[in-house]
Amino acid sequence: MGDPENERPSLTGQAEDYLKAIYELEQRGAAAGTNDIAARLRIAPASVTGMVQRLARLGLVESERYKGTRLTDAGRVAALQLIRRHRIIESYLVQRLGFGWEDVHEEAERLEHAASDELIARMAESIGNPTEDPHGAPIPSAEGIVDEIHLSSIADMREGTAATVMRMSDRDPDFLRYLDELGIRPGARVRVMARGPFDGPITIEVDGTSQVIGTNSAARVFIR
Amino acid sequence: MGDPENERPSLTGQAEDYLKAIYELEQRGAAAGTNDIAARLRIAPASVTGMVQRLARLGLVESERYKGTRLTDAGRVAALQLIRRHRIIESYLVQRLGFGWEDVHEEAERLEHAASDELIARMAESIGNPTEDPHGAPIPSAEGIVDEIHLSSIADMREGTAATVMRMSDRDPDFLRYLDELGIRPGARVRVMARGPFDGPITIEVDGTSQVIGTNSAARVFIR
DNA sequence: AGTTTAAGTTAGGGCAGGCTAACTTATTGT
DNA sequence: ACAATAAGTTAGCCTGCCCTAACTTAAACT
Repeated sequence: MGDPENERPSLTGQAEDYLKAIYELEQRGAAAGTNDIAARLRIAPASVTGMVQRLARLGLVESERYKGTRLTDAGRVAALQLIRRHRIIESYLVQRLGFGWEDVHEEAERLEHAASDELIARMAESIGNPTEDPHGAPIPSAEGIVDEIHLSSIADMREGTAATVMRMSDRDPDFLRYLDELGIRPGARVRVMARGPFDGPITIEVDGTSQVIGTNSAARVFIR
Repeated sequence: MGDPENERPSLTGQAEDYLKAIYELEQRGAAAGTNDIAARLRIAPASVTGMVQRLARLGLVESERYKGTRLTDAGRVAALQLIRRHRIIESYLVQRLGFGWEDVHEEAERLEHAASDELIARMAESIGNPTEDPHGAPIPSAEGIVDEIHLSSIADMREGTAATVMRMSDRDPDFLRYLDELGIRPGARVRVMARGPFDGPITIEVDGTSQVIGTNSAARVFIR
């Protein structure tokens, strides 16, 4: 009675974080560069080289000297299972424990390495097996399958067009608080009223009130 | 708004586990011996010596060569705060996520190091700030205060006497499953019908049915 | 008292995972 | 084409935390 192996295999929490970082960087198209991985994990580039070699030995990534690192299929599944845990935890914290959507990322970042599959399954069930987290990110299946559709951002919209907010990064609580004050959350309707010249600020209408945001911010809010 | 220091201080998860182990061993009266700590954490005694020295440098324990280790006040508070997290997590998992009381120990063992104070506070509130965990153990306050009353066990009862089950160890799932089948849980009423000679088995009545248990098992169920 | 045994410690080593400094390779700009 | 710059790697080091083997100290039993 009871699986003798209900612990996750022997990946350390750190190794998992590398896989997640590489996955997210790869989403932007190219192989993940050593410096990019280092910046994302806030460690020195020299430290990355060693871990990438270890992950390569484990068959989780393929790395070409001076060319970047990509996940293997096995590595991608491991990364997506971690991301699944992260997003379910975020969703659960918001829905069942009253956390604000801006505060859950950091908590999930720690819990995702400690939670068993059993716990994740129960949390997911408790909130009705959602398909997206509070920031609009899709939740991979337990098998590590997800379809990440690539969305355009408010910065890509033309004057006069309208769209529905679908998703934003969960990583910066201050930015999320700012968006929240503006009424920008998944599901909100935005219309671009005016765009400044060159990289000028963008005037948008949300909830009937008009707001001005910078292009940088606009580029971090994804719409459809 | 929001404390800039909402992470716990720099104790590693391992160091926390040592403090907890020492606390629990000290509950039995004497200072914690190196071998006892090693057995509890399932590591070699030689490994304990080093960590105990580190904890002593941090002012969390006092250790006399060849004489054992005791927590300082600071160490005891840290241990009790960890124990609080453990017991609240156990309670929450049982009450809100449908875990069996026999399965929560291991899960809590990992989550206790990852959960923030904020999360613990919200979990506690969600289940009504309980004062005991599912195994009858008292839950320390956030400040690290608890009163551990010392209870006698079924093994101490005389023939013919009755008592209420108050508490049992949470560490062995199989033992807890066994107790559960017998109907022995906190709050249950037991009566000792007969005791075998010497260390003989004990016949008890629970829920109107009669059961025979060994003295070893009986000594691990605490009553009042 | 002296020897056996148990308990604890030291020495030396390993792996994970970080760091800085110095070097190599690739890319880019003129 | 080739120097300047950016990116990546290597070397060497450190800390945490575990290990085994060998030694020391304390306790216990004649």
